[in-house]
Amino acid sequence: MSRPPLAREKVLDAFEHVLLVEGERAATMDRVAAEAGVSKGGLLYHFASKIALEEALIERMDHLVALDMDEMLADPSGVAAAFIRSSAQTGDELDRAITAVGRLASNGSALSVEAIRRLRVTWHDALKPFVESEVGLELILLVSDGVYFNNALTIGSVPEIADMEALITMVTTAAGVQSPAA
Amino acid sequence: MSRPPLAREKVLDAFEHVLLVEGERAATMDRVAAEAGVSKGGLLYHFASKIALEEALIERMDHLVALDMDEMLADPSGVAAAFIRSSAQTGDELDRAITAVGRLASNGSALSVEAIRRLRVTWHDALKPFVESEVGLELILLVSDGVYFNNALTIGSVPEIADMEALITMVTTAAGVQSPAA
DNA sequence: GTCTATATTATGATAGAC
DNA sequence: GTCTATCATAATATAGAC
Repeated sequence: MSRPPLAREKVLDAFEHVLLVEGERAATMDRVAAEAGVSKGGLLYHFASKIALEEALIERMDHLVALDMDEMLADPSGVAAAFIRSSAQTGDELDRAITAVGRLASNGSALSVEAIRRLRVTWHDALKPFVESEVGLELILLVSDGVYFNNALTIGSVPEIADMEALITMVTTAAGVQSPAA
Repeated sequence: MSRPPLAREKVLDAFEHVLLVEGERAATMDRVAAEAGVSKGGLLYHFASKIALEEALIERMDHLVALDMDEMLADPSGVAAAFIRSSAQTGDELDRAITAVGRLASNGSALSVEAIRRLRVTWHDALKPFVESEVGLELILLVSDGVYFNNALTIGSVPEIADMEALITMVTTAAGVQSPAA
Protein backbone atom coordinates (compact mmCIF):
# COMPACT_ATOMS: atom_id res chain seq x y z
CA MET A 1 0.00 0.00 0.00
CA SER A 2 1.15 3.51 1.02
CA ARG A 3 3.54 4.61 -1.74
CA PRO A 4 4.44 2.30 -4.61
CA PRO A 5 8.05 2.51 -5.85
CA LEU A 6 8.65 4.88 -8.74
CA ALA A 7 10.18 2.27 -11.02
CA ARG A 8 7.10 0.11 -10.63
CA GLU A 9 4.83 2.92 -11.77
CA LYS A 10 7.17 3.71 -14.66
CA VAL A 11 6.95 0.12 -15.85
CA LEU A 12 3.18 0.09 -15.57
CA ASP A 13 2.96 3.37 -17.49
CA ALA A 14 5.19 1.90 -20.19
CA PHE A 15 3.05 -1.25 -20.43
CA GLU A 16 -0.08 0.84 -20.79
CA HIS A 17 1.54 3.14 -23.33
CA VAL A 18 2.77 0.38 -25.61
CA LEU A 19 -0.63 -1.34 -25.41
CA LEU A 20 -2.33 1.88 -26.50
CA VAL A 21 0.03 2.96 -29.24
CA GLU A 22 1.13 -0.33 -30.75
CA GLY A 23 -1.25 -2.97 -29.46
CA GLU A 24 -0.91 -6.08 -27.38
CA ARG A 25 1.42 -7.83 -29.77
CA ALA A 26 4.09 -5.22 -29.26
CA ALA A 27 3.78 -5.14 -25.48
CA THR A 28 6.42 -7.74 -24.73
CA MET A 29 8.46 -7.78 -21.55
CA ASP A 30 11.54 -6.64 -23.48
CA ARG A 31 9.69 -3.81 -25.15
CA VAL A 32 8.06 -2.62 -21.94
CA ALA A 33 11.32 -2.72 -20.04
CA ALA A 34 13.04 -0.69 -22.75
CA GLU A 35 10.16 1.80 -22.86
CA ALA A 36 10.30 2.21 -19.10
CA GLY A 37 14.05 2.68 -19.19
CA VAL A 38 14.81 -0.32 -17.00
CA SER A 39 16.33 -3.69 -17.69
CA LYS A 40 14.27 -6.80 -18.05
CA GLY A 41 15.61 -8.01 -14.74
CA GLY A 42 14.50 -4.77 -13.17
CA LEU A 43 11.03 -5.17 -14.59
CA LEU A 44 10.80 -8.73 -13.37
CA TYR A 45 11.66 -7.68 -9.85
CA HIS A 46 8.45 -5.65 -9.71
CA PHE A 47 6.32 -7.92 -11.88
CA ALA A 48 7.29 -11.55 -11.71
CA SER A 49 5.27 -12.49 -14.78
CA LYS A 50 3.26 -11.06 -17.59
CA ILE A 51 0.06 -11.89 -15.72
CA ALA A 52 1.32 -9.88 -12.76
CA LEU A 53 1.64 -6.92 -15.13
CA GLU A 54 -1.90 -7.42 -16.35
CA GLU A 55 -3.24 -7.70 -12.83
CA ALA A 56 -1.54 -4.48 -11.84
CA LEU A 57 -3.03 -2.68 -14.83
CA ILE A 58 -6.50 -3.96 -13.99
CA GLU A 59 -6.04 -2.81 -10.42
CA ARG A 60 -5.07 0.63 -11.65
CA MET A 61 -8.16 0.73 -13.85
CA ASP A 62 -10.46 -0.31 -11.02
CA HIS A 63 -9.01 2.41 -8.84
CA LEU A 64 -9.46 5.12 -11.48
CA VAL A 65 -12.99 3.93 -12.22
CA ALA A 66 -13.93 4.34 -8.57
CA LEU A 67 -12.57 7.89 -8.53
CA ASP A 68 -14.38 8.74 -11.77
CA MET A 69 -17.62 7.37 -10.41
CA ASP A 70 -17.49 9.82 -7.52
CA GLU A 71 -16.97 12.69 -9.93
CA MET A 72 -19.80 11.61 -12.21
CA LEU A 73 -22.26 11.33 -9.37
CA ALA A 74 -21.41 14.90 -8.42
CA ASP A 75 -21.61 16.30 -11.96
CA PRO A 76 -24.19 19.12 -12.19
CA SER A 77 -25.10 18.26 -15.81
CA GLY A 78 -26.36 14.88 -14.68
CA VAL A 79 -24.83 11.45 -14.32
CA ALA A 80 -25.85 10.15 -17.73
CA ALA A 81 -24.50 13.19 -19.58
CA ALA A 82 -21.32 13.05 -17.55
CA PHE A 83 -21.04 9.39 -18.35
CA ILE A 84 -21.28 9.76 -22.12
CA ARG A 85 -19.02 12.77 -22.12
CA SER A 86 -16.55 10.85 -19.99
CA SER A 87 -16.39 8.02 -22.50
CA ALA A 88 -15.22 10.51 -25.10
CA GLN A 89 -12.43 11.81 -22.87
CA THR A 90 -9.69 10.24 -24.89
CA GLY A 91 -6.30 10.38 -23.38
CA ASP A 92 -7.05 10.94 -19.75
CA GLU A 93 -5.74 8.54 -17.15
CA LEU A 94 -8.97 6.58 -16.85
CA ASP A 95 -9.56 6.22 -20.55
CA ARG A 96 -6.00 5.08 -21.13
CA ALA A 97 -6.32 2.40 -18.47
CA ILE A 98 -9.67 1.15 -19.79
CA THR A 99 -8.48 1.05 -23.37
CA ALA A 100 -5.30 -0.77 -22.39
CA VAL A 101 -7.24 -3.38 -20.41
CA GLY A 102 -9.65 -3.64 -23.35
CA ARG A 103 -6.74 -4.52 -25.58
CA LEU A 104 -5.74 -7.29 -23.23
CA ALA A 105 -9.35 -8.46 -23.10
CA SER A 106 -9.65 -8.74 -26.87
CA ASN A 107 -6.58 -10.95 -26.74
CA GLY A 108 -7.99 -13.64 -24.60
CA SER A 109 -6.80 -12.41 -21.22
CA ALA A 110 -9.51 -13.92 -19.05
CA LEU A 111 -8.76 -11.57 -16.18
CA SER A 112 -9.20 -8.55 -18.41
CA VAL A 113 -12.43 -9.80 -19.96
CA GLU A 114 -13.78 -10.25 -16.46
CA ALA A 115 -12.56 -6.79 -15.42
CA ILE A 116 -14.31 -5.10 -18.34
CA ARG A 117 -17.49 -7.01 -17.63
CA ARG A 118 -17.38 -5.91 -13.98
CA LEU A 119 -16.84 -2.35 -15.14
CA ARG A 120 -19.93 -2.51 -17.30
CA VAL A 121 -22.02 -3.81 -14.43
CA THR A 122 -20.72 -1.03 -12.21
CA TRP A 123 -21.78 1.59 -14.74
CA HIS A 124 -25.11 -0.08 -15.34
CA ASP A 125 -25.98 -0.07 -11.64
CA ALA A 126 -24.80 3.51 -11.14
CA LEU A 127 -26.89 4.88 -14.01
CA LYS A 128 -29.99 2.81 -13.37
CA PRO A 129 -31.67 5.17 -10.86
CA PHE A 130 -31.40 8.07 -13.29
CA VAL A 131 -32.90 6.49 -16.43
CA GLU A 132 -36.60 5.81 -16.91
CA SER A 133 -36.39 2.48 -18.74
CA GLU A 134 -34.04 -0.45 -19.09
CA VAL A 135 -33.93 0.10 -22.85
CA GLY A 136 -32.95 3.72 -22.32
CA LEU A 137 -30.21 2.62 -19.99
CA GLU A 138 -29.02 0.13 -22.56
CA LEU A 139 -28.96 2.84 -25.20
CA ILE A 140 -26.71 5.01 -23.07
CA LEU A 141 -24.32 2.18 -22.35
CA LEU A 142 -24.20 1.16 -26.00
CA VAL A 143 -23.43 4.68 -27.20
CA SER A 144 -20.70 4.89 -24.61
CA ASP A 145 -19.34 1.56 -25.80
CA GLY A 146 -19.50 2.79 -29.38
CA VAL A 147 -17.56 5.92 -28.54
CA TYR A 148 -15.04 3.86 -26.63
CA PHE A 149 -14.77 1.34 -29.43
CA ASN A 150 -14.01 3.99 -31.98
CA ASN A 151 -11.35 5.43 -29.75
CA ALA A 152 -9.86 2.02 -29.13
CA LEU A 153 -9.83 1.18 -32.79
CA THR A 154 -7.76 4.15 -33.74
CA ILE A 155 -4.44 2.79 -32.64
CA GLY A 156 -1.94 5.53 -31.99
CA SER A 157 -3.94 8.47 -33.30
CA VAL A 158 -6.68 10.70 -31.92
CA PRO A 159 -10.16 10.00 -33.30
CA GLU A 160 -12.61 12.66 -34.37
CA ILE A 161 -15.67 13.49 -32.29
CA ALA A 162 -18.12 15.51 -34.34
CA ASP A 163 -20.75 17.21 -32.18
CA MET A 164 -20.59 15.51 -28.83
CA GLU A 165 -22.98 17.83 -27.01
CA ALA A 166 -25.68 17.40 -29.64
CA LEU A 167 -25.20 13.66 -29.42
CA ILE A 168 -25.48 13.74 -25.64
CA THR A 169 -28.71 15.73 -25.84
CA MET A 170 -30.14 13.33 -28.37
CA VAL A 171 -29.24 10.27 -26.34
CA THR A 172 -30.37 11.55 -22.95
CA THR A 173 -33.64 12.79 -24.41
CA ALA A 174 -34.36 9.53 -26.20
CA ALA A 175 -33.32 7.42 -23.24
CA GLY A 176 -35.50 9.34 -20.83
CA VAL A 177 -32.96 10.64 -18.35
CA GLN A 178 -34.10 12.35 -15.18
CA SER A 179 -33.35 16.04 -15.54
CA PRO A 180 -30.38 17.02 -13.36
CA ALA A 181 -32.23 20.12 -12.16
CA ALA A 182 -35.27 18.14 -11.05
CA MET B 1 -11.33 -16.66 -58.89
CA SER B 2 -13.98 -19.27 -59.78
CA ARG B 3 -13.81 -21.88 -57.01
CA PRO B 4 -11.19 -21.64 -54.28
CA PRO B 5 -9.73 -24.97 -53.09
CA LEU B 6 -11.49 -26.57 -50.14
CA ALA B 7 -8.41 -26.78 -47.95
CA ARG B 8 -7.85 -23.06 -48.33
CA GLU B 9 -11.35 -22.29 -47.09
CA LYS B 10 -10.95 -24.72 -44.22
CA VAL B 11 -7.78 -22.95 -43.11
CA LEU B 12 -9.44 -19.56 -43.34
CA ASP B 13 -12.43 -20.82 -41.34
CA ALA B 14 -10.05 -22.17 -38.70
CA PHE B 15 -8.18 -18.88 -38.51
CA GLU B 16 -11.43 -16.99 -38.05
CA HIS B 17 -12.69 -19.48 -35.49
CA VAL B 18 -9.62 -19.35 -33.28
CA LEU B 19 -9.60 -15.55 -33.48
CA LEU B 20 -13.21 -15.46 -32.28
CA VAL B 21 -13.05 -18.06 -29.57
CA GLU B 22 -9.57 -17.57 -28.13
CA GLY B 23 -8.31 -14.27 -29.47
CA GLU B 24 -5.40 -13.18 -31.60
CA ARG B 25 -2.74 -14.49 -29.30
CA ALA B 26 -3.91 -18.04 -29.78
CA ALA B 27 -4.23 -17.78 -33.55
CA THR B 28 -0.74 -18.99 -34.40
CA MET B 29 0.13 -20.80 -37.60
CA ASP B 30 0.53 -24.05 -35.68
CA ARG B 31 -2.79 -23.66 -33.95
CA VAL B 32 -4.68 -22.71 -37.10
CA ALA B 33 -3.18 -25.60 -39.04
CA ALA B 34 -4.16 -28.04 -36.30
CA GLU B 35 -7.66 -26.55 -36.10
CA ALA B 36 -8.07 -26.88 -39.86
CA GLY B 37 -6.83 -30.44 -39.79
CA VAL B 38 -3.87 -29.78 -42.08
CA SER B 39 -0.15 -29.66 -41.50
CA LYS B 40 1.71 -26.41 -41.18
CA GLY B 41 3.30 -27.06 -44.53
CA GLY B 42 -0.14 -27.52 -46.02
CA LEU B 43 -1.29 -24.26 -44.55
CA LEU B 44 1.77 -22.45 -45.86
CA TYR B 45 1.11 -23.68 -49.36
CA HIS B 46 -2.12 -21.69 -49.42
CA PHE B 47 -1.00 -18.79 -47.24
CA ALA B 48 2.69 -18.05 -47.52
CA SER B 49 2.72 -15.82 -44.44
CA LYS B 50 0.62 -14.67 -41.57
CA ILE B 51 -0.11 -11.43 -43.39
CA ALA B 52 -1.43 -13.44 -46.33
CA LEU B 53 -3.87 -15.06 -43.91
CA GLU B 54 -4.96 -11.66 -42.64
CA GLU B 55 -5.41 -10.32 -46.14
CA ALA B 56 -7.57 -13.27 -47.09
CA LEU B 57 -9.77 -12.77 -44.04
CA ILE B 58 -10.17 -9.07 -44.85
CA GLU B 59 -11.09 -9.97 -48.41
CA ARG B 60 -13.73 -12.39 -47.11
CA MET B 61 -15.12 -9.68 -44.85
CA ASP B 62 -15.28 -7.12 -47.68
CA HIS B 63 -17.13 -9.62 -49.83
CA LEU B 64 -19.69 -10.43 -47.12
CA VAL B 65 -20.17 -6.74 -46.35
CA ALA B 66 -21.05 -6.06 -49.96
CA LEU B 67 -23.63 -8.84 -49.96
CA ASP B 68 -25.10 -7.64 -46.66
CA MET B 69 -25.34 -4.11 -48.00
CA ASP B 70 -27.56 -5.27 -50.85
CA GLU B 71 -29.84 -7.04 -48.38
CA MET B 72 -30.06 -4.03 -46.09
CA LEU B 73 -30.98 -1.67 -48.89
CA ALA B 74 -33.81 -4.01 -49.78
CA ASP B 75 -35.07 -4.47 -46.21
CA PRO B 76 -38.73 -3.41 -45.88
CA SER B 77 -38.27 -2.22 -42.27
CA GLY B 78 -35.81 0.41 -43.44
CA VAL B 79 -32.08 0.55 -43.90
CA ALA B 80 -31.29 2.00 -40.49
CA ALA B 81 -33.38 -0.56 -38.63
CA ALA B 82 -31.90 -3.35 -40.72
CA PHE B 83 -28.46 -1.98 -39.99
CA ILE B 84 -28.81 -1.96 -36.20
CA ARG B 85 -30.51 -5.31 -36.19
CA SER B 86 -27.77 -6.67 -38.40
CA SER B 87 -25.10 -5.58 -35.94
CA ALA B 88 -26.75 -7.76 -33.31
CA GLN B 89 -26.74 -10.80 -35.56
CA THR B 90 -24.05 -12.56 -33.61
CA GLY B 91 -22.69 -15.64 -35.17
CA ASP B 92 -23.63 -15.21 -38.79
CA GLU B 93 -20.95 -15.31 -41.45
CA LEU B 94 -20.63 -11.56 -41.74
CA ASP B 95 -20.47 -10.89 -38.03
CA ARG B 96 -17.86 -13.56 -37.54
CA ALA B 97 -15.67 -12.08 -40.24
CA ILE B 98 -16.00 -8.54 -38.90
CA THR B 99 -15.29 -9.58 -35.33
CA ALA B 100 -12.27 -11.61 -36.40
CA VAL B 101 -10.85 -8.70 -38.39
CA GLY B 102 -11.62 -6.46 -35.44
CA ARG B 103 -9.47 -8.69 -33.26
CA LEU B 104 -6.61 -8.32 -35.68
CA ALA B 105 -7.16 -4.58 -35.78
CA SER B 106 -6.96 -4.19 -32.02
CA ASN B 107 -3.62 -5.93 -32.22
CA GLY B 108 -1.89 -3.46 -34.40
CA SER B 109 -2.55 -5.09 -37.77
CA ALA B 110 -2.44 -1.98 -39.95
CA LEU B 111 -4.30 -3.68 -42.77
CA SER B 112 -7.15 -4.65 -40.47
CA VAL B 113 -7.40 -1.21 -38.89
CA GLU B 114 -7.69 0.23 -42.39
CA ALA B 115 -10.28 -2.38 -43.36
CA ILE B 116 -12.51 -1.59 -40.38
CA ARG B 117 -12.21 2.12 -41.08
CA ARG B 118 -13.25 1.56 -44.68
CA LEU B 119 -16.17 -0.51 -43.49
CA ARG B 120 -17.34 2.30 -41.25
CA VAL B 121 -17.17 4.78 -44.11
CA THR B 122 -19.15 2.39 -46.31
CA TRP B 123 -21.90 2.16 -43.71
CA HIS B 124 -21.86 5.89 -43.08
CA ASP B 125 -22.35 6.69 -46.74
CA ALA B 126 -25.04 4.05 -47.21
CA LEU B 127 -27.13 5.30 -44.27
CA LYS B 128 -26.65 9.02 -44.88
CA PRO B 129 -29.56 9.49 -47.30
CA PHE B 130 -31.98 7.96 -44.83
CA VAL B 131 -31.15 9.97 -41.72
CA GLU B 132 -32.14 13.58 -41.13
CA SER B 133 -29.04 14.84 -39.38
CA GLU B 134 -25.36 14.02 -39.14
CA VAL B 135 -25.71 13.62 -35.37
CA GLY B 136 -28.54 11.15 -35.86
CA LEU B 137 -26.39 9.20 -38.27
CA GLU B 138 -23.58 9.20 -35.76
CA LEU B 139 -25.94 7.92 -33.08
CA ILE B 140 -26.93 4.97 -35.23
CA LEU B 141 -23.34 4.09 -36.04
CA LEU B 142 -22.31 4.38 -32.41
CA VAL B 143 -25.10 2.12 -31.18
CA SER B 144 -24.12 -0.40 -33.81
CA ASP B 145 -20.51 -0.16 -32.71
CA GLY B 146 -21.62 -0.60 -29.12
CA VAL B 147 -23.60 -3.71 -29.95
CA TYR B 148 -20.68 -5.04 -31.93
CA PHE B 149 -18.23 -4.18 -29.18
CA ASN B 150 -20.20 -6.07 -26.59
CA ASN B 151 -20.35 -9.06 -28.86
CA ALA B 152 -16.65 -8.87 -29.54
CA LEU B 153 -15.80 -8.54 -25.89
CA THR B 154 -17.53 -11.71 -24.89
CA ILE B 155 -14.84 -14.06 -26.07
CA GLY B 156 -16.20 -17.50 -26.70
CA SER B 157 -19.71 -17.02 -25.33
CA VAL B 158 -22.95 -15.57 -26.61
CA PRO B 159 -23.88 -12.14 -25.22
CA GLU B 160 -27.33 -11.16 -24.08
CA ILE B 161 -29.49 -8.79 -26.09
CA ALA B 162 -32.36 -7.49 -23.98
CA ASP B 163 -35.07 -5.86 -26.06
CA MET B 164 -33.53 -5.23 -29.42
CA GLU B 165 -36.69 -4.09 -31.18
CA ALA B 166 -37.44 -1.51 -28.51
CA LEU B 167 -33.89 -0.27 -28.79
CA ILE B 168 -34.17 -0.01 -32.56
CA THR B 169 -37.37 2.00 -32.28
CA MET B 170 -35.80 4.31 -29.74
CA VAL B 171 -32.69 4.87 -31.84
CA THR B 172 -34.41 5.36 -35.18
CA THR B 173 -36.94 7.76 -33.64
CA ALA B 174 -34.27 9.79 -31.87
CA ALA B 175 -31.99 9.84 -34.88
CA GLY B 176 -34.74 10.99 -37.22
CA VAL B 177 -34.86 8.15 -39.70
CA GLN B 178 -36.99 8.46 -42.83
CA SER B 179 -39.92 6.12 -42.43
CA PRO B 180 -39.55 3.07 -44.69
CA ALA B 181 -43.16 3.36 -45.78
CA ALA B 182 -42.74 7.00 -46.82
C1' DG C 1 16.55 -3.11 -6.38
C1' DT C 2 18.69 -3.35 -10.51
C1' DC C 3 21.69 -5.49 -13.64
C1' DT C 4 23.78 -9.21 -17.14
C1' DA C 5 23.76 -13.52 -18.70
C1' DT C 6 21.36 -17.71 -19.98
C1' DA C 7 17.78 -21.41 -20.30
C1' DT C 8 13.41 -22.81 -22.45
C1' DT C 9 9.91 -22.78 -25.20
C1' DA C 10 6.95 -20.86 -28.93
C1' DT C 11 6.55 -18.85 -33.43
C1' DG C 12 6.97 -17.72 -38.23
C1' DA C 13 9.09 -19.46 -42.10
C1' DT C 14 12.17 -22.59 -45.32
C1' DA C 15 13.64 -26.95 -47.74
C1' DG C 16 12.75 -30.70 -49.80
C1' DA C 17 10.48 -35.56 -49.86
C1' DC C 18 6.21 -37.69 -51.42
C1' DG D 1 -0.96 -30.03 -52.80
C1' DT D 2 0.31 -31.89 -48.74
C1' DC D 3 3.62 -33.68 -45.72
C1' DT D 4 7.91 -34.01 -42.34
C1' DA D 5 11.84 -32.11 -40.76
C1' DT D 6 14.50 -28.13 -39.56
C1' DC D 7 16.05 -23.21 -38.77
C1' DA D 8 16.17 -18.51 -36.98
C1' DT D 9 14.29 -15.56 -34.11
C1' DA D 10 11.70 -13.77 -30.44
C1' DA D 11 9.24 -14.43 -26.05
C1' DT D 12 8.80 -15.57 -21.10
C1' DA D 13 11.27 -16.63 -17.31
C1' DT D 14 15.41 -18.03 -14.19
C1' DA D 15 20.05 -17.52 -11.83
C1' DG D 16 23.04 -15.12 -9.77
C1' DA D 17 26.45 -10.99 -9.70
C1' DC D 18 26.55 -6.21 -8.13
